[in-house]
Amino acid sequence: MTNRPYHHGDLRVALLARAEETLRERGASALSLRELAREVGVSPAAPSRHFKSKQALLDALALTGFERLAEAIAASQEGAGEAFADRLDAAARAYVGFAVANAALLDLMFSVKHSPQASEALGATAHRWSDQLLELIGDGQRRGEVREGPLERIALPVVAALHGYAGLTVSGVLPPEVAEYGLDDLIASILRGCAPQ
Amino acid sequence: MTNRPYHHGDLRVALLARAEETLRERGASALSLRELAREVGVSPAAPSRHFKSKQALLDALALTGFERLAEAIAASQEGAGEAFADRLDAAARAYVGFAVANAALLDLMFSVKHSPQASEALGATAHRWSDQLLELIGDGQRRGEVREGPLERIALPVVAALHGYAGLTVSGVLPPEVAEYGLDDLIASILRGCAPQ
DNA sequence: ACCCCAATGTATGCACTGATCACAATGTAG
DNA sequence: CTACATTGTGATCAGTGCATACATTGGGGT
Repeated sequence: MTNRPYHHGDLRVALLARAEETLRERGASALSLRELAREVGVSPAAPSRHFKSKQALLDALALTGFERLAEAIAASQEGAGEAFADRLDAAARAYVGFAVANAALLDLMFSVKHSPQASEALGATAHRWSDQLLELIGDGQRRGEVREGPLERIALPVVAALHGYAGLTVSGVLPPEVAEYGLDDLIASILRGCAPQ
Repeated sequence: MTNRPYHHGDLRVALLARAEETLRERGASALSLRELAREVGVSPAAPSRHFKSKQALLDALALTGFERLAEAIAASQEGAGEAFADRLDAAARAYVGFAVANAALLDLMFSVKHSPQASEALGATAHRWSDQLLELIGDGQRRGEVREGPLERIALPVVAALHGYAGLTVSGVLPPEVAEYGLDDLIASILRGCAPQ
């Protein structure tokens, strides 16, 4: 029938790639395993070999999201200056940039639903992300540009502010034009919030 | 057959009530119009008279969520002191309290998907909520306890921080025990962020 | 007081989905 | 080269959202 080989080669990554495309174009609710299989050119039951359930597919998607987010933030620190303000600025823009560029994916990443086992691997990767922020702030402390105190307690308001701003823009509460200068204000506010007393 | 009257009386509110219960107990993804109809004791097609689509039901749910959130925040201001710090503290606890008590609903309220027309009424109600925060901050300015400047630009970082913190706790990123003292730190940070220079 | 009609609920059917099963094709380790 | 684990197939099942045609109800206009 089909001249396609019986074995796809790397169905898993193909599914993930296509899924992310659909996710970006038509949102998470429009994601269907069967349609995915169709688009990749494979039988309806084939995806189940790689993702035992639809939720598993979504979890995997979220995980790649966290990985790429971590990469984006790490990359942002490359060209940034040494001052805490500069590095925070770069990280914040990387985070919000990722958020608006991957709105539906971000929704998935921080969705309430997590299979108990998936949340293990997922939580680990999520931590890797927050650790970047922690390190950033720790550096700021050592440079004397961030108030003293337990790292987590200083960091929490920072990531809350970033996360919230990203969420607001993504969910469309913030008009697009506000999202621009709004970020400047946010960063300034965060800096004041964790400046040495 | 059934001794139930042909007309339910107020199917719409019954559906919304049951839907919210299911939402709270089993999450948004477990919401099914048919099951809802079954539970309320009505034919599968009946709900369509009140909600032309499932998304419409979700929108209505989100809208009631915003209304109740606004009420909760308004109520929080009743017993609060006059100082800006007190009122912000009360509002923040009301917001986060609502968030953890209605996790799935909050997810819905700020979900990316909005039918173009629903987002009108929904956006209006959402604005009513943010207006409360704006007013709160405006009062603070008049009392000289909040830095001067355009209201929106002062307020944005504040709601971002609150919204982000709520989102983090709801999505389980924050361990429950952290969520307690974390809020204190957050409020303190916000206060520093918008204190007069 | 009546009747008509808009509102509301019902019955049925369609296309689709996610999940599971037995089975077929494939490549690889021994 | 053969046993076997991996991966893809095909069919089936329960369940879903939605649309359409029909039934029941109650209130407003005459």
